[in-house]
Amino acid sequence: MGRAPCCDKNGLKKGPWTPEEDQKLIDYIQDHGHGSWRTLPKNAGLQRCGKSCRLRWTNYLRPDIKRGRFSFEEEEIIIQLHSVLGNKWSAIAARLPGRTDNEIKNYWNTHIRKRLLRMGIDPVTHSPRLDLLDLSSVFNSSLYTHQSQLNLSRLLGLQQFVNPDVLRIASTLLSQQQQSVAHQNETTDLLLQNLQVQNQFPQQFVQPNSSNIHQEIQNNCTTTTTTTTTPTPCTSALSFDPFLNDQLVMQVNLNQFQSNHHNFAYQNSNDQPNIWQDNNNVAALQTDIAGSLSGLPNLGFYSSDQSSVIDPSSENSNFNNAAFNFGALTTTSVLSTPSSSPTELTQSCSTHLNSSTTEDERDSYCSELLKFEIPSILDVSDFM
DNA sequence: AAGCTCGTCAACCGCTGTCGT
DNA sequence: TACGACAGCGGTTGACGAGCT
Repeated sequence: MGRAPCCDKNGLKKGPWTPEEDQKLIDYIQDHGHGSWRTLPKNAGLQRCGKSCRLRWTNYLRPDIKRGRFSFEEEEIIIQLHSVLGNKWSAIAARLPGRTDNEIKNYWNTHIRKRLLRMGIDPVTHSPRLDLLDLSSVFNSSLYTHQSQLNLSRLLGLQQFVNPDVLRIASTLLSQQQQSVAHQNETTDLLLQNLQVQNQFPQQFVQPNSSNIHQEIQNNCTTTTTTTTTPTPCTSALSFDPFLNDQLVMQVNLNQFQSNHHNFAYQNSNDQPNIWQDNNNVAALQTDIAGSLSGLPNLGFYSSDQSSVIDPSSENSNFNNAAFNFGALTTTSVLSTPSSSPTELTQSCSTHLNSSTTEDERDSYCSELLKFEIPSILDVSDFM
């Protein structure tokens, strides 16, 4: 086990702070700065440990703390940053002036996380929950039934609820499996180079005093491309980000696509040749597929009932975007197009909902935008 | 009115990373 | 290099209040 609790010794006080204690701490820090937190309580005349003082100051007493409800804009930023950074609350807080990591963490766990779950979105991956729509296993089994030849008949079965264009892209990928192999790191490096183009991040995320977001992204993405089990925040994150250019989003998504199929491979086969291990099939096809995707007018999500396909001619283009994203993500959590980033979706929320919007209104409005049909053949009620 | 459940959030705990010796 | 001290982080807890039965 770790070291003993710091407050166990010397009869130091624990629990809620009194106004008197708060005032002592404020007065001391205003006069002397916090200096060493370890010596601060003694100097300030507080029966607290330094850790407790630091927490009280940084989470509650600091003068620059913004209190009150999170605005919708702040909420958007949190979601976007969380999709990039994961549970790095301090890193997220560094980009939300006046908000503390503790506050953001609490808000995430009590509001945003639940809302995403209600919408059927995995709050970890920011993708539609594949445990509800377990298309990946169907897709996977299709791929490995015939390793080098896509079982189109089975995939065609998916067309009931997945856009055929997405399947076509998958088929294209498979057909390229015999192409020459380059090293995976080349793909990763390309991705990271693009990620490090600072101008592609919104100014608000790149504050002078903040830590290096790009390094953090790099860390996350490196993890993403080298593990087979870790949730992969990068793709959804970047496709959420309206500030990334089209090519970058595509490259990131393709990287995820590549990563995801590694997962499939390791899940189902330890000894079969892995068609997805040819990492650079993906790299080699980036241009090709990007072109294919950009040519798609709309990759709507198809329900099992074709009559209930989300209407691409709807006046609400954001609805189209939502439809696309869920449609595309449903197969592999990837392959979103630049024009269909979920960020646009959230932005659309904010254009309709101002900061005083109630939570229910936010929830309701965004739920409508994010709503996607679960095919009736997939009864998910048992999972809910 | 009383008891219960649930949501919220301040505070704590244990761990990790960094720095100095 | 090894070690200890310290700051900081993320997960978890528990007190409290609101709402429901």
